[in-house]
Amino acid sequence: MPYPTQITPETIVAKARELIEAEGIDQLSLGRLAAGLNVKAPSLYRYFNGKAELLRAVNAETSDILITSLSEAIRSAAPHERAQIEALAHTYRAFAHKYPVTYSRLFTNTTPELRPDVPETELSVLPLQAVMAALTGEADSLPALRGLLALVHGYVTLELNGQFRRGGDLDQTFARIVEAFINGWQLSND
Amino acid sequence: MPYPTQITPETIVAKARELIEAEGIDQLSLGRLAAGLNVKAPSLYRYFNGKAELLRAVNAETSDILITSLSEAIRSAAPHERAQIEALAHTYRAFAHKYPVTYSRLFTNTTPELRPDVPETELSVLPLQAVMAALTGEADSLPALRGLLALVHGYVTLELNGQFRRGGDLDQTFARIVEAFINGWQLSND
DNA sequence: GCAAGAAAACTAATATCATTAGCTTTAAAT
DNA sequence: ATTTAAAGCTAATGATATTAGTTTTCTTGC
Repeated sequence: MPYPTQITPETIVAKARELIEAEGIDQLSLGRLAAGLNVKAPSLYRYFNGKAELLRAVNAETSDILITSLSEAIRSAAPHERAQIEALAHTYRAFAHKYPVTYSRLFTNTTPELRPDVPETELSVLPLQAVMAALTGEADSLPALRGLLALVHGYVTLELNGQFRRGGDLDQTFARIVEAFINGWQLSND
Repeated sequence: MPYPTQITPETIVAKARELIEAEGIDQLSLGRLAAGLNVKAPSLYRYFNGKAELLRAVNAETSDILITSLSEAIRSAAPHERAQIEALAHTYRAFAHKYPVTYSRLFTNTTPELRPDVPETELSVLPLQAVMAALTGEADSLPALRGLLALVHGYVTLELNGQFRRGGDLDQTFARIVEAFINGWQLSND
C-alpha cells in the first residue's frame, strides 16, 4: 500500500546514536538527524512522539546491548567466580569507553517517565546475579551485584568525565579496586 | 555610580539551583530564571556568557559544597579510619539525596570545556585521601580513594535513577557494600 | 490497465528559546 | 546641575521542536 519506506524506528535510533557519539548530544537536532537519514524532521514524528521519546529509545537500546554484552562475557569466561566477575567488569568498562556519550546518558533521567517495567528489565540481569551468588551465597547476591555495578559504573563515569586527573595507570587501578571489592565479600563470607 | 543592583552571580546561581531542583533541568529557561529574579533574560548576560557558562557555575558551586561537606564530615567523625570513611560515604550519599538533580548534573559533562584546573580542585580532595592512607598506606591511598568515590558515586547514581527496583533496604545495602570495600583493602594490606 | 485508498513523506506555520544590538534609567561624582 | 557609566530593558534574530494540512507513490480491487 504505502510508499517507499525510508526510515524505521531502528534506523532512526541507529543514526541518532551515531550522531550523538560523533558530535555530542548538544549537536543533535531533529533537523540534523533527519538530514542524516535523507528525510525531513517532521517525518520522524510518525515513529516517535517527539525528541524525548526518541532519546528514551536510544537509551533502551543502549541498555539492552550492554546487558547482553555482559551476559555474553560471563558465558565466555573461565568457569570461576573471579574470572567471571572480572570479565563482567572489564566488558562493562570497555562498553562505556566504546560508547561514552550514549553510555553517560543512560543514567541521567531526572524525570522517571517511561522506564521499562521491572519484570522485563530486571530479569535480564539474573545471569549477572548468579555469578555474584557463587561468590557471596544466594542471600547476599543482590546487594553484592548492586555494589559491583555501582563500583564499575561509578569508576567509568568519573573516568569519562575527567575526574581522575592526577595520573596513575587507570587500567591497573580499575583492576585493583574490583579485586578489592571481591576480596571484601569473600572475607565476610569465610 | 551605577544603578540599583538586583542580581549578582551568586544570587543567579542560587536561584538556578533552586529552580533546577524544584522543576527539573528541562524546565529551566533563562526567561524563567530571570523572572524568578525579577529581571529580564538578557540581563543575565552581564554576569554569564550564556546558559552553558551559567550551568557550569552551578556545577562548580555544587562541587565545592560537596567537597567541603565531606571534609567537614571527616573532621567531625571519631578518629578511626573506619568511622571516618563511613562518615564520608554517608555524607556523600546524603548530599546526593538532598540535591538529586544538581548532583546528577555534576557528572554529565560530555564536553570537557571549562573545568577547574587540576591544582585547585584536586588539592581540596587531599583530606579525603589522607583518610584512605590510614587504611591502605600512602602508596595505595589514591587508588583506594578513587575506588571509594567510584563506589559511592555509582551507588547514589543508580539509586537516584531508579535502577534498584527489586526491593531491599537501600540504606543497609549501602552500608554493607561500603564495608565490603573497606574490608577488601584491609585484606590486601594485612 | 486503471482508479481508489492509504501509508509515508513533505511544506508551511507556530511557539519557545537563547542570544545579540542598541537604548534607557538611575545613582554617584564633579 | 551636569556628566558618566553601570545595570537593566526592549526589540530583533536565528535555531528548533512541534503541529496541521498537503502531496506523492505504491498496492489492490475492478
